[in-house]
Amino acid sequence: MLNKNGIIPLYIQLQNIIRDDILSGKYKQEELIPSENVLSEQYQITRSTVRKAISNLVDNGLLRREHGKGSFVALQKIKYSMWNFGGFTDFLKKQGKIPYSEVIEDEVLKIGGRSYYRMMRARGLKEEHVKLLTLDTSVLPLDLFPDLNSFDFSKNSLYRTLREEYGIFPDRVEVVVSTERCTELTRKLFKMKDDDSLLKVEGTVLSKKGLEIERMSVVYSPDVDFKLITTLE
Amino acid sequence: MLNKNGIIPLYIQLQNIIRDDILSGKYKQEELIPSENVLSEQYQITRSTVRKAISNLVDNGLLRREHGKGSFVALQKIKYSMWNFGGFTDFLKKQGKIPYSEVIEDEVLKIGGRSYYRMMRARGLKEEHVKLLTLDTSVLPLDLFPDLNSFDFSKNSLYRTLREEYGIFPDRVEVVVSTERCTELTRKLFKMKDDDSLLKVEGTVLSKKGLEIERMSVVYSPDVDFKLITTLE
DNA sequence: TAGTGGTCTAGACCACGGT
DNA sequence: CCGTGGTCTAGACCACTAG
Repeated sequence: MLNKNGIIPLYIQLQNIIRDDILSGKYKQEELIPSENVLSEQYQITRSTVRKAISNLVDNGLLRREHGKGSFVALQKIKYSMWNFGGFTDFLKKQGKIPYSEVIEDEVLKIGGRSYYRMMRARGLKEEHVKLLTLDTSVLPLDLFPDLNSFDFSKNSLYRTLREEYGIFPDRVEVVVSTERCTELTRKLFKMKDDDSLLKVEGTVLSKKGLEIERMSVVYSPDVDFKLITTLE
Repeated sequence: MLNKNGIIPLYIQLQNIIRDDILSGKYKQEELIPSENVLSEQYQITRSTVRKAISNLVDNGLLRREHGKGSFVALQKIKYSMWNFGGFTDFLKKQGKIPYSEVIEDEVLKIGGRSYYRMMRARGLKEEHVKLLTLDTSVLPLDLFPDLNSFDFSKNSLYRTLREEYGIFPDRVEVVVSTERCTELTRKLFKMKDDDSLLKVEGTVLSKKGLEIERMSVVYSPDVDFKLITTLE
């Protein structure tokens, strides 16, 4: 139900309810949601308010209106800023896949008096077999993340740990994209036959305040579609 | 004035009037437009209808609302997240370089009854010699941009033309990044010695509303650092 | 024909910003 | 304080879709 005296606008409350029902799977893809009149009756608010809630969800791409028919749960387009930056695990889980991660190397190292945790992981997803998709190296400053090296990142999501244990949120990345010839390791990991070039992304992950959270380098399997959505501000 | 009995919704009519006043310069950047109450009185329609018109213009990035103050004409920011997407010419000029562009092929083609203008350009900068940096192909729908094929894009900036002649502003890109073996053409253009792989970016340029403005494909010279800055959602 | 979303009216009260 | 945009109500008529 809605809180009519609260500070949160009614259309926002309704919007969140419908959004959660979509994301939780209560309304399935391409399913019809209740009509504006029904919702207006059900929640005891006017149709205008219902429309405002639905309009926002349409703008967000969660719903689609069809005149004379109703409002449908829209097909979920795959949206993410970049493969693997800012949350590989979360991204795959949202797609309903089972993420797989294997720590190949890790160490604590000192550069200029500062301690860093360096970790190389092969990552991918597990279906019948494990399918590896990226080889990535992360370097994180230990003064920002004390005891980070005590987590097992073949089991834990790096970004979830940063959020939940350290309260630090990655905000943006600055990277350079290039091509790289495959090596023995990558050929083995990705089961490559040809001597193809691979896509490589190197750069820095920053917090909202511009704090350097992580330096990383990711080499992508030829099977990965490196998709990218970005605004031109 | 508005046509109250016409087929075009009142909020669309008002929206177009205000849009034209902004683009024609009657309202200047950062200027306050008349308040919702004033517009409602002036055009003899309710405030809701005025709000709908203004909301759409806010969504299009032409206006900005400020609670308690009013609605302002928004500054048209120009920033570039990516090499070449959304304005190669402007980007290079800002760097103090002289852009160079050469149209290699262009044609008008029909796909599914719709007409498109297709253009392949080699682009780069001119110092002592011309240095080519990218080979790119653009496909634009001619119903959105009538007579676009009559411009000479070795001299004119494509994106400036879209903005100034057609009033359409690119907002974001959705692309796939991949690697591609060099061809005869690219080896010649970029004066490559080795048989390296090149970086290729293919995708769509969209307006704020999600309108598809352009399909493009860009192949980068090995001398280009493909830098990328993007926010995580 | 019944139900849906699309548009529009004529009000109301509120929170915010500047005087 | 007044004017601004933000939210909300309670209606109305229309155009579209489907049985």
